[in-house]
Amino acid sequence: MRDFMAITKALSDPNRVRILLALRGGELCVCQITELFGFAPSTVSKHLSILHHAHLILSRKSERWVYYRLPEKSAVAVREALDWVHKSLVKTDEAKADAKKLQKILKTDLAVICRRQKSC
Amino acid sequence: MRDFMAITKALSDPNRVRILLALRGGELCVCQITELFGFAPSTVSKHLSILHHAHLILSRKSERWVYYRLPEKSAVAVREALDWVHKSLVKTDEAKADAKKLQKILKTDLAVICRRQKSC
DNA sequence: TTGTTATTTCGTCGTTTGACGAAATAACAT
DNA sequence: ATGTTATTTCGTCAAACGACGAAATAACAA
Repeated sequence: MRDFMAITKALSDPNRVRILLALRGGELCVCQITELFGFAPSTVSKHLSILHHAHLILSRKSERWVYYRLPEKSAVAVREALDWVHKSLVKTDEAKADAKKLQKILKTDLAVICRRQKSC
Repeated sequence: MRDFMAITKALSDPNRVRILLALRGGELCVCQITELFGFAPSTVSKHLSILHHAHLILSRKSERWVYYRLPEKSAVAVREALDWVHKSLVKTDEAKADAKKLQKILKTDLAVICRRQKSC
């Protein structure tokens, strides 16, 4: 029950759900997600930590960046939650808009994106 | 997305999830659920209205009571949510304890249960 | 009509949440 | 070593949440 509630709490914020959808295309680092949402890095970091705590995402550190991704293998409850999110929302306007914006972000060099965030 | 978030918000409170599990055994009226949880009737009513708003439960009025139940047919997102809740939690201690307590409540006459609540 | 009963709505109160910026941390570059 | 950079942690603040009791509502009984 505790684990299950960690998942439902994590899914109860739309921005965290958007993060899960964005990660469907492959892993992303914090600054890419920050760029996608336009929030402060600390805000995005908090959201990621809540998703991570619920085991809905995994992280790895490489060079200067921390990358987050959807788990390949996971507990049944987690996988079902992720499938449900995906199935329910891939076709929505919000998901499409995010996917489109993400395409542009992925074409830009990581270092450039990160540097941009300090100026705003 | 709006509909989906209504569902995840509804599921983000453990007591609302417990209500969904309790309804697996068949429809219940507000005072039976109130009895099961030990909350104020107004609190239970609010939880039910949130679940209802998310289309996770249906209601009908009969005689003096309002009965809530799980939907027989529903949108895909709703059904998958309910299946996921059930599959993830039926075997937990909380669900078993509630089911056991519910058995006793169901053996008691409805009018008796309702009257009991005023005295507390 | 009048009273009773089950449920809902409303206002309040303390707690949690989600946003932020500032400061701390950890890893790499010089 | 020292500075830079990406991320996290911490403290703050306004908004949302979950509990309650009191009052409103709707349906039935007398």
